[in-house]
Amino acid sequence: MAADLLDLNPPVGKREQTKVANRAAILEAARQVFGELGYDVATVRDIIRRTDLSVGAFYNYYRSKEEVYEALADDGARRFRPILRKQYQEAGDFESYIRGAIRAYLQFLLAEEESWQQSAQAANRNHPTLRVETPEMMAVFAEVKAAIAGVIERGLAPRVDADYLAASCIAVAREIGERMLERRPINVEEAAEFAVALILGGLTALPRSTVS
Amino acid sequence: MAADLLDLNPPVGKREQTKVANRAAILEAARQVFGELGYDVATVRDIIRRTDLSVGAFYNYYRSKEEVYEALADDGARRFRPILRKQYQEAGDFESYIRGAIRAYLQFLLAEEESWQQSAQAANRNHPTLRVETPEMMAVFAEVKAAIAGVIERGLAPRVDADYLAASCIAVAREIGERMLERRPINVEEAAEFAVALILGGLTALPRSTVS
Amino acid sequence: MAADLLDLNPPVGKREQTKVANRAAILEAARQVFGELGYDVATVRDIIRRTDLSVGAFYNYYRSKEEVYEALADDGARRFRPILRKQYQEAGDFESYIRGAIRAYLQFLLAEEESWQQSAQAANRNHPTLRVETPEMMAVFAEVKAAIAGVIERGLAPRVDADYLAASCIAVAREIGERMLERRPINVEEAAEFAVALILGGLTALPRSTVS
Amino acid sequence: MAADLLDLNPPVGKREQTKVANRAAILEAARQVFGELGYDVATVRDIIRRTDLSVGAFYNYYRSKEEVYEALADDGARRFRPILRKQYQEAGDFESYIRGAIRAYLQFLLAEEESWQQSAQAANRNHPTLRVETPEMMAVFAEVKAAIAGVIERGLAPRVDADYLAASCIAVAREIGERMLERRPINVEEAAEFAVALILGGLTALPRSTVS
DNA sequence: CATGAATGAGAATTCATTCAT
DNA sequence: TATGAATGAATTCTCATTCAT
Repeated sequence: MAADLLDLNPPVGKREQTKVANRAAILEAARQVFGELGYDVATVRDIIRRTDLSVGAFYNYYRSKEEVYEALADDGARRFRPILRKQYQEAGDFESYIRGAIRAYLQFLLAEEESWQQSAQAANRNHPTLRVETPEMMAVFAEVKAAIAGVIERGLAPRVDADYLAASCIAVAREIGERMLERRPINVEEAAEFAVALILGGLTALPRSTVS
Repeated sequence: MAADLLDLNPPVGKREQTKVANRAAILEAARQVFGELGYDVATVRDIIRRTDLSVGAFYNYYRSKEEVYEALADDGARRFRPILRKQYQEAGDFESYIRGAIRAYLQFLLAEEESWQQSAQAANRNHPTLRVETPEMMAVFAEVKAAIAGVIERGLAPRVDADYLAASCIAVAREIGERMLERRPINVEEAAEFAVALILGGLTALPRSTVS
Repeated sequence: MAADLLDLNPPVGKREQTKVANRAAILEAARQVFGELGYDVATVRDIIRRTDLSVGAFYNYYRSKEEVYEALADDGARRFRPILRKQYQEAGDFESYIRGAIRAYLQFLLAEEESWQQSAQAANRNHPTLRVETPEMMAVFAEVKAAIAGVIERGLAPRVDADYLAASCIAVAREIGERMLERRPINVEEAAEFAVALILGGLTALPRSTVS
Repeated sequence: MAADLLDLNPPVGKREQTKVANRAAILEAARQVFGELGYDVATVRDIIRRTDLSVGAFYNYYRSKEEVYEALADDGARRFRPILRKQYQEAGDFESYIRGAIRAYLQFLLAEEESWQQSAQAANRNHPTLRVETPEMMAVFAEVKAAIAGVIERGLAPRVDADYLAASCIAVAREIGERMLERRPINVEEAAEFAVALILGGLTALPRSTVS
C-alpha cells in the first residue's frame, strides 16, 4: 500500500497504529461499561457496542472478558503510580505526604471522571448491585494504600497501627472522593482539605462549615 | 411437652416450625452466598445448595432472587437499629455517641461474623468482583450513616460538613471493622479505640502502637 | 355427630355429599379455567383457587390434570346426549332433524354460556393461543357429528357425501354459535334459522337481513 | 458462476445464503412443531431439534418463541393474499368469487400439505389439545374471511347476515379441507365442488355421491 | 486480521405431583 | 381425608467464546 511509504522508519505501520488504537478503544469502552454495570452484568457485547469493532476483534486483542478487566487495572495503576511517587519525593514529613497523596488522588479521580460516571447511574439502579467499581479504581486504591503503609513503616509517621491507619486513610479518601464527585460545583480543594484535616487532627480540626 | 403450656395461642405446629426454620435457613444461606459471590454471581442454586431444600422450596419462601436480597437487608437493618438507638439515648454528646455507635457496630460485626465469613474467601477469589457486600451489611451502614448525620444536624457536633463527616465515619468504621475481623485474636476494644481516636482527634490522638 | 341422624336412609352420608360436591366444584372450576386459559396454560392451582379445596384434595378426586379434562368431556357429552336423542325421536325427516339438532345445540350452548365465557377473553389475549375450547364442548361436537352422520347413513337424507356433510354441519353450527354468543341481544332463533337455511338451501335460501 | 451475472447487486455471499436458509429452516420447523403440538406445548427445543442448529441460533433469528409464531402468521398470510386477490379480480359475481376463493384455499392447503402434516399426528395425540392450528393457517383464514365479508358488504351478494355468512363459509372450507387431506386420493375438485354447492344451494344442491 | 453467526452450558423460574402431618 | 410445603424436571432465554468465511 501507498501508506506504507510514509511510516517506514518507526516500526509503527498503519497496522501497528490501528492495533494500538483498537486496544485503547476496547479498554476505554470496558472502563465505561464495567463502571456502569459491574463486571458480572457487563457483557462483551456491551463493550464492543461502544466501539466500531466486532466481537471477533475483541478476542483478537484480549483473550477473555477477564483479561480486559485485568488490563484495565494495570492501566490505572500504571498511570497513577508516577503521580503518587512524585508526591512522595516532594514531601518531607508524613503530614505533607498525606496531604499531597490525598490531593493527588482526588485530582486524578476528577480527571478520570468522565470514564467513571458510573456512580450516579449505579447508585439508583433497580436491580440490587453492590458498590460497582472499576478495576482501575481498585488498583489506584491499592497504590495509595501501599504508599501510605510504606511511609508509616519507614518511620516517617508516629508509631501507630499502620495497617489500621492506611486502611482508614484510604477509606476516607475514597468516600470523600465519591461524595465530592456528586456535588456541584466539584471542589477538589475543599474535599482534600476536609479529608486531610480529619486524618491529621480529627473532628476538632475540621474546617467549620460556612454554609448550612 | 412443657412448651405447650407456654405457646398455645400462636399456631406453632411442627409445620410452622419447619417453615420458620426453612425461611431462616434460606436467609442464612443467602447471606453467606451473597457475601462470598456477590448478588450477580450468586445463583439460586448456590443458595439452596447450602440448605437441605430443593429449588422449588426456595420459591415457596421467596418469590425471586431479588426478594431474598431485600429480605436480607431488612433483616440486618431490623436487628441493628435498636442497638444503635440505645447508643443514641445513652449518649449525651457527640463524642460519646460516636464512641458508642462505633463500638456497637464493631460488636455487631463480630457477633455476625460466622454469617459473614466472606471476607477471607472473597479476598482470594479468582473472578474479579470487587468489594462484595451483603445487602444486610449495606443496610446497617445506612442506619449508622443516618444516625450520624442526624446527630450532626441536631447540632450535637461542631458545624462541620455533615455529609463528608458521616461518610468518613462510616468509611473508617467499616474499613477498621474489616481489618479487625482478620486479626487474631480479634480485639473489638482496640479497633473501636483506634477508630474513635482517629475520628475525634486525628493522627496525633491515635494510640501509640506497642508492637510494630 | 348429630347431623348423621338426619341422612341415614339414603347411603348418602355427609361424607358422601361432600365428596360429590367437591367433585362437582372441581369440575366446574376446571370448566371455567380450561375455557379461559386452555389446557396447557391452565395450572392445577388455577383450578383449585376457584374452589375452597386444597391442591391435595384435587388429587384425591382426580388422579391428574388430564383426568379432570377427560371427566369434563364425559360430563358434557353425558348431559347433551339425551337432548340430541330426543330431537332424533321427534323428527321425521332429515330437514326437521337438522333443524332440531342445530337449535338444540345452540340452546345448550347458550345455557352453558356462563361456564364458557372464555371466547371473549381468549380471543384478545396477547399470548398467541389458538382456539381454546372446553373438552366438554369438543365432546358435544362429537355427539352432534355422530348423530348427523348416523342419520345420513340410515338413508334419511339424500345420498350425498356423508362425511363432508356432517363436518360441514358441525362447522357451521359451531361457528354460528360462537358468533351468536358475541351478539347482544343473543338471539338463538335467528342463529338457528340462519344455520339451518344455509345447510338446507344454501345462499339463496338465507333469510334476508332486515338491518344493515 | 453464471448466477453471478444475475445477482451482483444483492450481497449474496455464502453467509447470506446460510442465514436465509437458517431462517427458513427455523420457520419450517416451527410450522411443523406448532402444528403438531400447539403453541403452548411446543418448546423452542422441539423446534431446533428439527434443525441442525443450536438453541442459541434460534435466538439469533427470532427473539422469542412468540416472535416465530408471528413470523409464521405473516409468512402464511403474505403468500396467500395475492392468490386470493387474483380470485377477486377474475370473478364477476359472488358465486364465482366464492367458487374461486374456496378452490384457491383448498389448493393452497394441498400445496402446503407437507408442512402441515399435523392433522394425522394431532388426531391421535394423547395429550388433550383440541384443534391445533398453525398461526399461518389462522392468518390465511383471516384473509379469506375479510375477503368474503368485503364482497358481501360491497353488495355483490344478497343482503344476508354478512358476519354469519362469512363465518360459515370459512368454517365449511376449513372443515372440508381438513377432511379432504385425509382422503386418498386427495381430490381438490371434489372437495371444492361440495363446499361451493353447499354454500350456494344447500343440501339439495349437493352433488349425489356415486359411492356410499 | 476482521467479521458476526453458531454453539451450548447454565441461569431464573414454574408446575404437576407426592407425602408428612 | 384434607392440607399445603417439598420436589425437581423442564422451559425460556443469555452470553462468553469459537470458527468459517
